[in-house]
Amino acid sequence: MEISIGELSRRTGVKVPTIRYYESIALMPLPLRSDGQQRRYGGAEVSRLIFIRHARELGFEVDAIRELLAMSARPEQPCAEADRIARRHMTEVDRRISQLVALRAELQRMVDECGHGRVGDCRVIETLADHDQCQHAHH
Amino acid sequence: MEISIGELSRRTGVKVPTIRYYESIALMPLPLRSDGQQRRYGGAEVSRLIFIRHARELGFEVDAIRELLAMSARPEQPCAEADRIARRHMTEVDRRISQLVALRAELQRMVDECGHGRVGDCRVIETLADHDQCQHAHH
DNA sequence: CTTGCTCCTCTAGTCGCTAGAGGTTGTAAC
DNA sequence: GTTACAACCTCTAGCGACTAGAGGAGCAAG
Repeated sequence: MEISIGELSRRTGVKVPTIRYYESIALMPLPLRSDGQQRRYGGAEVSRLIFIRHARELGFEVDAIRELLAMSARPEQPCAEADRIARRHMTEVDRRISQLVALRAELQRMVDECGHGRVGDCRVIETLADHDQCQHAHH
Repeated sequence: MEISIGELSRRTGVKVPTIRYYESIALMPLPLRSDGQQRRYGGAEVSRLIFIRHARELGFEVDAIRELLAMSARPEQPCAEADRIARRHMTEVDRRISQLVALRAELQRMVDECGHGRVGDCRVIETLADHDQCQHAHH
């Protein structure tokens, strides 16, 4: 099986320039080339790129994906490391969720309190301007 | 009241280079200068920067903050616009929350099913590699 | 008047792409 | 066999929202 970069893109849902970008940062390996220097891929690349896309959708950073890919290449190793990466990531996700839930509540309040008055009375502005009235999540 | 950029930074929790960056993109106005060309700020700048920081923490983009600041400068206008911005943002926040909650569940599952064996049996790796088993949020 | 922190400007780097210019290859129809 | 045209190539630059560093000047305390 020899497919072009466009076909690889179609099969994985990763855009063509993004694939080339992944190659440039060595997240994807240097592919074979046709006589006319066009990239040619096989099944291994399809799998690898699906793995990458999936991990990116889950919010893993490229460095974390590199680690995960390195691990999957050595299946005899214990997987504690993969577990650690996933756990670290989950902690971060929890933090983001709680921040967003707090934010959501505040936006709701802002919209609720913004009757049909004028900006002078509008809580959207006030809520954001007032430092003391709204103490919430700091990073 | 005449304060330095460092003092402004301390009072607002916004880093010094970030304040200068905000000035460069005209989110903060050009400040007064000391004889030696150092920036000098007053109370208005403190309020404005707290407003900006707060809005950034809430996830508003700089352009949205610019809109909100423009509105607050014209308090005779109706606040329908501010309301519209807040609503638009809330929809986006809802979307992000539900994505993250789904992601959190999947990470939990990955970690749970990783039996601390070898990578070959690790669900973290498998889950990422398997295209069909995990069909979730696409942007 | 010297020490040493804060301030200045400027440039370049970060992350993860995305867009465009300007040229070449592959393929299908004629 | 040629022609048309999509898909490919490399290269550079841009996005948002900062962050880091170099190299120098200002300022307040002792």
